[in-house]
This record gives sequence, structure tokens and C-alpha cells, in this order.
Amino acid sequence: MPSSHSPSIYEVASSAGVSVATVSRVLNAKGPVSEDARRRVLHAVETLGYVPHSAARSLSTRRTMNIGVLLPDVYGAFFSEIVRGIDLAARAAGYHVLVSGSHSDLAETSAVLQALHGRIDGLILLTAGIGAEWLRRTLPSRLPAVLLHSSEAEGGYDSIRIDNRLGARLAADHLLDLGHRRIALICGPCGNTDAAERLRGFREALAARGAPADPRLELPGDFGEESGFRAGESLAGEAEPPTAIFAANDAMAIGCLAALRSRGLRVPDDVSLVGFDDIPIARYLTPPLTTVQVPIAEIGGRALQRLVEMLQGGREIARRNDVVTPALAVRASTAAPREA
Amino acid sequence: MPSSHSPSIYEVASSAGVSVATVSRVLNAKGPVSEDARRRVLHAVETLGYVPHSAARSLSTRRTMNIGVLLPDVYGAFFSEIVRGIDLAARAAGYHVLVSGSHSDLAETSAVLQALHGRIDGLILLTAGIGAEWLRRTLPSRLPAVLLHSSEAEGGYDSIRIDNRLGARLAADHLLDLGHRRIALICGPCGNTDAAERLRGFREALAARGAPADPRLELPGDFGEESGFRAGESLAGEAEPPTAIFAANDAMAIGCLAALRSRGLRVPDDVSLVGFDDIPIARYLTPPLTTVQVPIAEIGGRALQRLVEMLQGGREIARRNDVVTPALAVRASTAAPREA
DNA sequence: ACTCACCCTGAAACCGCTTACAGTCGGCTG
DNA sequence: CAGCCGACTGTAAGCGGTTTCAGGGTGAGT
Repeated sequence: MPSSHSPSIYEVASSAGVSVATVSRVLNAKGPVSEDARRRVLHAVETLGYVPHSAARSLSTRRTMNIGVLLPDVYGAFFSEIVRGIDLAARAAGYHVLVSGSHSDLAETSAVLQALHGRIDGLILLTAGIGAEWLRRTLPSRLPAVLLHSSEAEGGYDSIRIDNRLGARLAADHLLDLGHRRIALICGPCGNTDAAERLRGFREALAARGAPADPRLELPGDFGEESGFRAGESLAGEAEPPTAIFAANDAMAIGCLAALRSRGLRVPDDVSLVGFDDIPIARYLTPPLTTVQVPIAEIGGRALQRLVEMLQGGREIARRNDVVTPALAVRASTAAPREA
Repeated sequence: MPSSHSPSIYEVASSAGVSVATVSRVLNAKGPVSEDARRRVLHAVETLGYVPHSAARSLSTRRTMNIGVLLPDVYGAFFSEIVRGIDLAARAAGYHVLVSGSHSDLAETSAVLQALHGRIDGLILLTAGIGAEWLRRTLPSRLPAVLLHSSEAEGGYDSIRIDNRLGARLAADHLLDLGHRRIALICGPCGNTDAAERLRGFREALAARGAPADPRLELPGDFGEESGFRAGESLAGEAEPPTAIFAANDAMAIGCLAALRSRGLRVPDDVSLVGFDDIPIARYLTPPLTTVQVPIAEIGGRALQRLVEMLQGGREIARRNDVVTPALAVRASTAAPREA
């Protein structure tokens, strides 16, 4: 039974008959220590159940060994995947992960950022929809940060982003190749740069092939299942429904699929459907969802590794703005249109 | 442009022409401060862009204002929901959330727990499958903790658990009421107490109604989609397939649904299917999944609130072992058997 | 005018750890 | 044998806050 309060390094030192400096040296493997002293210290640590107090350590080393992850919202499979990737890599590197999500507005985000001061060594920020100037104003300049999902290369910050335009083009081209001409789009939330880029890529692909651009076929959405469902209902109710639908993410595709089915439209026989993200369950839907494949967890892991490099390597590391190239996973939710 | 290093409380004090004690008093709204001094301090804080260093604060107050969340694994919608609930409540209470997942074995978990020492004020632990004695040996006795998903009332700890047996009975009774007699079960991972309880409730319900208990209809699973898919394939291949299937969680139900569909079995016409958890997409599946509804995010939120009460209320709070009662959400994946 | 309470304030002691610096000691070299 | 070097160790000064405690005003009561 250990004593009721956590022992400090002083108690370990006196129990081992050495000074605190020696205890510290043993525990951090720094500086020379005689084999005899080392043994005594380790023994004292063991019997007292000593664990260094990390706030104290942080105060003197100026490192906390934890990194912050700020998300626009903690919701759904996408979030879960990205955090999984980060957590895995963090553990390997000896870091801890402090997450925070559901930031309704920028003021709140900046409050959270403040509260994180001194609590984290680095930051991974999902910034879809956050402008570069806001970042520059709000992010402490000393805080190493990696931006995920930022729009263009945000000047001055490291970032990893998905080539959303390319992904959207892949999806649209796939549908065009199958012979579809009336293709609807379920957009993401306005203000979200990922969503905007996907919209742009989609339009470009259609324009490049001379497909009609019908503004009534671009429906609003918010990346949630519910909005996809509503869009699907609305499209199914059209006098002349589209023969294919591209949802800007998988969650909306799932909602849309449910709506189409409830309206008696079969996928892919009556309508083809493409999603974006390739969340784990996409392949288990009925029918399996054709979608733009993004290595979500891997991106999270890479972001963390990059951050650790920055933390260890100091300043001399060159900034990088990586772009991840998505691929199309063709499954059974797409087919040639009926009367093609 | 703020100076290149973060200002300390001393710089704020000298800039405001007061002592550090006064600055601290202003910032923490403790002790009397003249209106004049308060204004000067706040102004200095503003111009210097001062943010208190939380490690230093933690060292002297002995509180970190962050709580740890340990999960068996960071995966899927269930995790995401629970963290969302915790995060939301944490923000409201001024706490930060340190997550850690993917603990393959107990040794690793206990290492993580050690590393968390001094880093967190309290702990929320998803313990499905962790024994009480391990907890008592490993958890620092001073660390307030709330156990989620623990099996029985783990002596000496606060906990919130779902009544898994009841949930499973609800699901089974629903199927029995519809007239099903050959009901298959896709189990969760062995060693997981949630899974074990669900199995138990399922068997009890069948026994209570005199339904045949066929061990070949209890298939292994691991809470992942893939295992549900395999189970579904195996069941579809039977000479005499069951008329209903109860999957111990929604992810496996989704996998199973895909397998049944690919084998040409229709749900619910040929086979009824029930899941467990009611993850957000369950209602958007085709057909919408009948499932045992668990307020996942709410449970996370309650766990955090409970923890905060313990942290603020001190020792005089009575331990509680809450049980959350699930309800059955009947949707379109269940129907009376064909030849009933 | 003297006390006393009360409000406000600052000096200084912590919190627990790291680390620069200044030894101590034994053994080797010249 | 003096001198030096190198391996080891301890003392004490931070890190940046909070908090105790004593003291300096001020106004009221007598």
C-alpha cells in the first residue's frame, strides 16, 4: 500500500540516499551515474511507487509531451478515423493527444486555443473554412502547427491537404464515362473549403465534357446524414430526376441512399450514387458505395509525425505543404444509366 | 506583434505597476483588488497578449483541468459518439480532454496510465473486459475515476453502465413476438463484458420462451463490420438459415446486412436483423435498422459531469453505480417470418 | 487624538522537477 | 609526490504561477 500522497523526487532521493539530481539523472538517462546509485534509485522508485509529476517537469523543461487536436466538430466516422491515426502515431512517439471539437464559431475556437497555452507542444488543426489571416492573428507564433484540410497553401504554415478537386473530378468523370449526363451534386456546408473545392472539381469535370450545368441539380448539404436524406428526397421528387448523384461526403451519400430507396428508386439501376471519403462502412452499404478514397487515418498519422519532426528538429526544417492524392474506389452503387 | 517569447506574470506585473500577487488575484477573481489596479492589470494583459502558463499553474494549484479518457480502441461510430458527449460536457465545465486508445493489452494500458500521472485530474475509463482487481492494483488511488461499461458494480469505483442484458432481452423478445424461433446471434469479442452480458440476455430471453437454443446459431464476432460480414455469409450458407439474426452491435449488423444481401437474402423478408447501440447511421441503412437504442453521447456527458462533481465536491460524495436502461428502436429491418 | 477594523497590496515561500556549476575523490602521468 | 583529469555527486537556482502573511493606508468610533 503506497502512502496516501504521491511521493516527490525528494522522498525518492532520501530513501535512496542520494540527491535529487542523481534521481533525475537516473530517470532521464542523462549524465553519468554509478551503477550502485542507479540501482538504489530504481529500487526506491519501485518501492515508493514514484511517478514524476509531469506539470513540474513541464515547467522546467518547457515541454509537455502532449499535442492538441482541434476539430470543427467531433462527429461521425471521419473524425474518429483521423483521431485514430493521430493517436496511434502519438503513442509511438511518446506524445499524448488533447482533443477538442465542436467549435461553433471562431471566437470559441480562439478561446480554446488560449486555454491550450502551455498545455501543448504542438497543434494539429482541421481548418476547413478558416482563413489564413485569422490563423496568423490567433495562433501563437511559437506554437508549431500542422494544418489539415486547409484550402490552399496557407502561407507560413505546414499543412497536409487532400486534393479535393481531383477527387471530385475522378467521381464526376467516372459518372460521365458511364454515360450519365444529368448528374446532381449534394454540396457540403458553405464556408467549408473542402466542400467548395469538391464543388469546383465537379463543375470543372462537367464543363470539360460539355455536360449541362444545371444549378437546380446542386443541392445544399452540411456533411450530415440528415441533409443527404433531404437532398435525396428532393431529387427523387423531381419531374425528371437525375440519373446520377455525387454526394460531397459519404455521410450524405448514406442519407441520400436511404431517401432514394424510400422513394422507390433503386441504386444503381435507377440512379447511380458516388460518395467521398471512403469511411469504413462505405463498402458494407447496400449496394457498396462507389466513393473517393481518402486515407484518413494515415493523414492524421502523417500530421503527427510531421509535428514531431518540427518539435525535435527545431527551426531548420523546411515548411511543407503536402497534397494527398485520392483515388476512386469503384463499387456497386454506380452503373450505366438506363436509357443511355 | 507580440514579443517573441510568451510573457510571464512578472512582465505583466511590472507593466501594470503592481506585484504578481495582484495580477494573480485579478486573473483568478480572488481576494480584493481596487478597481484601478484591476483596470491596469487587464490592460497590461491585453497589450502583452499574456496567457497564464498552465503547467506553472498546475504545479502550484495541483490541478490540471484536464481529464483523461482511456478507450479500448479508437474506432468507429461508438467511440466517436462517446467522445463527443464527453468533450461537450468538458468544455462546459472548463476541462480539457486527453484521449488515448488502442490498448492492445493490459500492460500497455497500465503504461499509459502511468504516463498520465500528474497530467490529469480525473479519468474516464472504458473498461469492458477489465477486471476489478487489475483496476485496484493499477489505478492511482488518489485519482478520481468513472468507469464506463464496467461489468458489475466494480467495488469502490463510480461507474455508469448500460443494462446490456435488458437490451438483449428486448431485442430477442421483439423477434420472438414477431414469431421467430430460429434466431441467430453474432457475439462480440470474448472477454468483453458488454458482449458477454448481451449473450446472456439473449439466451435468457430464448430460454424464457422455450425457443430452441442452438449453439451453431451463436457465431463469433469482434464488434467490427468485417466479422459481421463473415458471420452473415456463414449463416446465409446454412442449409436451413435462421429467420432472424441479432448482432451484438450495429457495426456487425451492417456487415451482416451486406453479406445477406450479397447472398440474395432480403431483409426483412427472408431474414430479420437487429443491432445494438443505435449509432447515428443505423436509421439510414437500407432497410433502417431495428436496434437497441443507447444514448451513447449522453452517457459520456454524464460520466464527465459525475467526474467534475467528484473533483469539486471532494470526498463526501457517495459513490454511485448508475445503470442506463436501453430501449428498442423498431425500424424496418424486422418483420414476421415468412412461413410463420 | 487614539484605536481598531478593513481594504488593499507586495515580499517571499512554496509546488516538484531539471540542470548549471562547483565540488570530491581516486587513479595516472611526469 | 605534485598535478591533473575524469567520473561521479550534491547544492542551489531557476521554470511561472498561487497563496500566506505582514504591513500600510483610510475612515469610523470613542
